[in-house]
This record gives sequence, C-alpha cells and structure tokens, in this order.
Amino acid sequence: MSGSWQARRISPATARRVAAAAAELDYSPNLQARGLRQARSGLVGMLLPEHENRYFSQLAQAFSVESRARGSLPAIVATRRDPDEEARSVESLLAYSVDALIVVGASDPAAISRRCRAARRPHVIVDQPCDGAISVVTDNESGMARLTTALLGELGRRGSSDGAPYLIGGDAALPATAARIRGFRAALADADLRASDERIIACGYRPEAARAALIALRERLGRAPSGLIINSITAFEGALPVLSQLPEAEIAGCAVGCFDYSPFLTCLRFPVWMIRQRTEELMRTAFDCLDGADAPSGTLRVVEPELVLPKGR
Amino acid sequence: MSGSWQARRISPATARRVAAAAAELDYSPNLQARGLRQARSGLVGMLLPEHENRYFSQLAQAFSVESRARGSLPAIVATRRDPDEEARSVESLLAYSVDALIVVGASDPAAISRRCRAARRPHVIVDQPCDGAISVVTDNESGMARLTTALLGELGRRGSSDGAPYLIGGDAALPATAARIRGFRAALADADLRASDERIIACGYRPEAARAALIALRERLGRAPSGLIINSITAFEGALPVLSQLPEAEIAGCAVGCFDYSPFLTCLRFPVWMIRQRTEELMRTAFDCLDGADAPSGTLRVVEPELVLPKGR
DNA sequence: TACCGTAGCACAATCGATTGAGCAGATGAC
DNA sequence: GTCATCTGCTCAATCGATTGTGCTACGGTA
Repeated sequence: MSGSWQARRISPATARRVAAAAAELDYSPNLQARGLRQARSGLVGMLLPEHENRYFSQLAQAFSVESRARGSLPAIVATRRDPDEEARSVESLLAYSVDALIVVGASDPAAISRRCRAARRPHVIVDQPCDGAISVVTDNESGMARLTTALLGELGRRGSSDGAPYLIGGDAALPATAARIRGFRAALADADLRASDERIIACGYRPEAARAALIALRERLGRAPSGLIINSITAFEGALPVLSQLPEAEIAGCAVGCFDYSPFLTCLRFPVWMIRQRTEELMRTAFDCLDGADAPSGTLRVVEPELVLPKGR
Repeated sequence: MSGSWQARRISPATARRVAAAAAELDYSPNLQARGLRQARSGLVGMLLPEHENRYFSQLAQAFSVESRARGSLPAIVATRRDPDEEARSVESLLAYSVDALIVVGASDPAAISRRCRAARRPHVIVDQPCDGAISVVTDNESGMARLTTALLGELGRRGSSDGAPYLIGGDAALPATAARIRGFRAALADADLRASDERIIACGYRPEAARAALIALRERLGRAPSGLIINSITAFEGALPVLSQLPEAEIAGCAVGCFDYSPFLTCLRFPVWMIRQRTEELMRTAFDCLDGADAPSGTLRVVEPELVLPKGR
C-alpha cells in the first residue's frame, strides 16, 4: 500500500490483486501508523492570527488548496495574536510531526523559527521577514509607495492645496508597517513633499483604534483630510462608519486609500484606492521554498502586490 | 506522560521526577505513536466549502477556538463545493483517525454521514439538516421571516404602494434556501400579502448570478424594486455594484435586506437590514453534541439568528 | 551435476508511545 | 510465623503500518 511494490520486487499481478482486495474491502491504511514508521505525518501546519479577516482567510484558502494539491492534510491553528497560544500551537504541531510549518503574522517569528530548526522541521514565515529563516513577504514598501503616488495623483487632479495625505493604522514596531511607512515617505519625497510625523498615525490594527484616531484627526483639522490612507482592512472597518457619515462635500474632498482589498470597498459612496496582496502567489512561493532545497535559510522572497483603482479611473 | 500515573500507582514523587526530566529535556510525546496506541488522534476535522466568505471563516474561527479549548488540533479542509473533493477529504480525515468530524455546507451530507457512521466516527452536520445524523442549523425560516417583516415595516413607514419585496439568490434545492423561502412566504402571509413566484429568484450563490438577476429584474420593472432581500453575503457582493450605481432617488426607494452580516454593509449609502448567524453558538452547540451522549443521531438543533437593524432604526 | 543469479515472496524488526501483567518488598491480620 | 494485601515499579505486548533480510524455486551456464 505504500506504493513501493516495484522497488520490493512484487510482481505486477500480485500488486494488482492486493489493490483489488483493498478496494473490495474499502481498506485504507492507518495514516498514523504509516506516519509513525516513516517519521513523517502528511500533515502541514499553519499558524494564523485569526480567520475573520479577509486577508488571512484568503491565505488560509490558498494554504488549504496548496496542501491538498500536494496530498497533505492542512492543520490550521488560529492563535489570536497570543504569544503563549502561538508557542503552544507550535509545540502541538511539532508533536504531530507535521512535515512543514507555515507561520503567518506571528508575534515572535524568530522564536518559532528557532523552535522549528531545533526540531529540524522545514518552515516558512509568511507576511513578515525573519532573520535566519526563509520568509515570503508582500513588497509593502513598494506597494505603499504606489498607493501613495496614486493618491497624490488624484489630489493633483482635484487641485487640492493640502499636500500630503495622512496614514492611519498599523503598528510601527512591526516590519510590515515599518516598510509601508518607508514607502509612504519615499512616495512623498518623490513628489517633493515631506511627511511630517504627525501625518503618520500608527494606532494599531484594531477597528476601534482607527475609528478614534480618525475622529481625533478630523477634530484637529476641523474637517476630513484631503488625502487619507488606511493601513489594513481591519482598521478600515473602524474608519468606515466615520467616513460614511461625513457630509457629502467633506467626503468628496477626501481621497481615500486602503492597504488591503475587499470587494465591498469598490462600491462605497466614495472611491477607494486599494492594494491587493497576492495571497495565492505568497502561498505558492512559500510551498516552493519548502520543497526547494535551493532556498537556504535566511532567504527573503518578495511578492509584488496589486494596485486596484476605483471604477472608472 | 499519558496522565494516567495515578491509575498506574506511580508515586507522586516519581511522577514529579518524570515531569521534571521531561521539562528539562524539552521532551514531548510523539502524538502519532500515542494516537496509534490509543486508537484516537487528538485531531478534529472540519469540512468547509471555502475560507473566503465571512460566514464560513467565522465558523472556521469558532471551530479553531473550540477545538484548541478542548486540547485537540483542528484540521480544516476547504473542498470548494466539489463532491469528489469532499469524499476524498473525508477519507483522508478518517484515515488520520480524527476523533470527530464537523461538516459545513457539504453537497451530499447524507453520504458523508453514512461514511462516518461506517467508520464509527462521531460527526455533526452544521448549517444544513441531515436525516439520520446530528445536525445543527440556523433557524433560517424564522430568521428570514423576521427579516422580511422588518422590511415590510419599513415599506409601510415609507408609504410604499408596491406590496412584497423581491428575494434574490440562493439555491431552492438546498434546505437552507428552501427554509428561507418558507419564512419569506410566511411573513408575507402574515401581512396579508402573497408571494407570487416571480418575486423569488433563487439564482444561486455566485456574485455574478445575483448581479445578472438584479439587472434583469430592474429592466423588467423599469426601476429598482421597492423592497429587496439578498440571500447570502456572496450574492450581495454581486448585487452591490448594481445597487450603489443606482440614481439617488431610485435607491432611496428601495429597502434592502441581506441574509448574512458584514460590518461593511452597515456603512453603505443606503441602509441594509441584516441577519447575522450566530456562528460561535452554532459551533459550541456542535461540539456539545459531540461529547454529549445525550444527542441521539437524527437530532436537529436549531440556533436562532440575530436581526441587525441599520444604524438609528 | 554442481553452481550461481534472480524473481518473488514470507517473516520479523521497527517506529514511539500506552497498557496489561507480574514481581519484590513492606505492612497488617490472625 | 504464615498468609493475604498493598505499594511501587519493571517488563513485555500492543497499536498498524513500512522495511530489511532471508528463503525457495527456477533457469541458465560450465
């Protein structure tokens, strides 16, 4: 049943008879026993902050499809951004002898990578760079630069006087946000603008935080900013109620961007420029790294995201 | 390490020494070996159509949290509504000796349930009723009735002349949609209205189908209907671009409902009445059924969904 | 006829845990 | 003093597959 009958010099006739008998009896090998003997399990593990987030659920989908295509069983654990839960989950997955581990959005990827190396388990860190491990990330810097440039173009067309847009959301301590901030600054510099620090409001990813930050900003300015970029779909969820209740004239004067994609954002009262991360590509690249002996640890692979323009632009 | 040291009359001192040594050596038992011996794996399987759908990803989240809380490892397989893939995935999960299986939105739940019974594996069908198996479903009928009644109330307030709303999306051959249609008809009957068949357009769940159906409907009527209920969030995704491009007056005359919830729908140009399925409750109930020997197969447990009113109503 | 090589299969060892059975020494009852 | 009981532990069997090794029959060659 292991598929090695030729190597073991079993005659084709016998192999056929065995296969026929197995089919007849609805027999299928116990995969735990097989895994025990072969020191591999056929399981592939994935660590994820949460499922309820379009970006992560797209990654989960791509992961599921990709692992099934390779004949493995996907084991996805949502760790709720809790470091302890992450550590426990890694231990669990390793205890099941997962053949490989894919880690998305962990709070301490370096520790996880060390643990995997100690257990000699292939692993890839997705969505954030990690020293000493293979990682696959979106090109946050260039993506945010393109988004910012697109928004600056719109501001120019609108003849807006106020130069740079504001950036709300994300955690500056995390590499993803840091890269996006670099991209933001770079795009402004290209346009001979300067991003004063007050324009960058990295208030975290929680909807409520973004909501509060946007309300405070509007109070400070006396109106909505002429350009606004929301860093992530969860932050957008918090900003949206505020934006959609602005007076018509005010929202018409505010060009909005979002670093993440949702089809719902294409149909709001106001246009939204979006960045769509290529989740299938991220996951395909991650799996390529897993079987490719070509990728030495410490490799960083970058996937370019996609700029999604509002309809008719 | 199995935790049975007391039953095996090991002295507490020795048990402590063993635990200390294990901690010291970073030892953790091989769960495949344990599973082999105990004829259980600590894995809980879940079958899901897809991750990229807020309803399903909420279920996945609840499943993940619930299984971790019980010390099991969640194995979620997205089968893309493909019957063959579903069958293969069930075989895979059974071959891994999953301790239990939760099936969401399968195309042939009865066949899956038979297979699980043959393998003597506890299982629960979620989101659709299944003869001869334990199933946990949303109360689609009452939910849709409440949604319809709420929309009728709004139509009354608006002084709309045209009686009943239209229902777009879903598959009338599936129990969930069938129940919702029953609820729709019942609410209309309560209001002394009759739902002519042309008002029920069960064109499937795909965004494009809903989009096409809505466009056709509007052409037929010469304008948007005064009341419109979209059956599921995916169908809404298709309807939204049409709705949001309607002239202001036209959309103002169209009261919209959706049988599903997304925070983005609370902030559109027009109000949306929504039904939110209680995913955590569905999953908690499913797990309760799994360990409760109280639930004989053939049990149907019903979870009431929640009516979400537009802001300020 | 003796020898060798090969095809095809049978048998036992192995993976790493859990668990049933048994054994030596201490304790207690009569 | 003898026997039964209990404590605490050791040892081997077991789960269900894969894999290493050996055995038999057969054909070919010298």
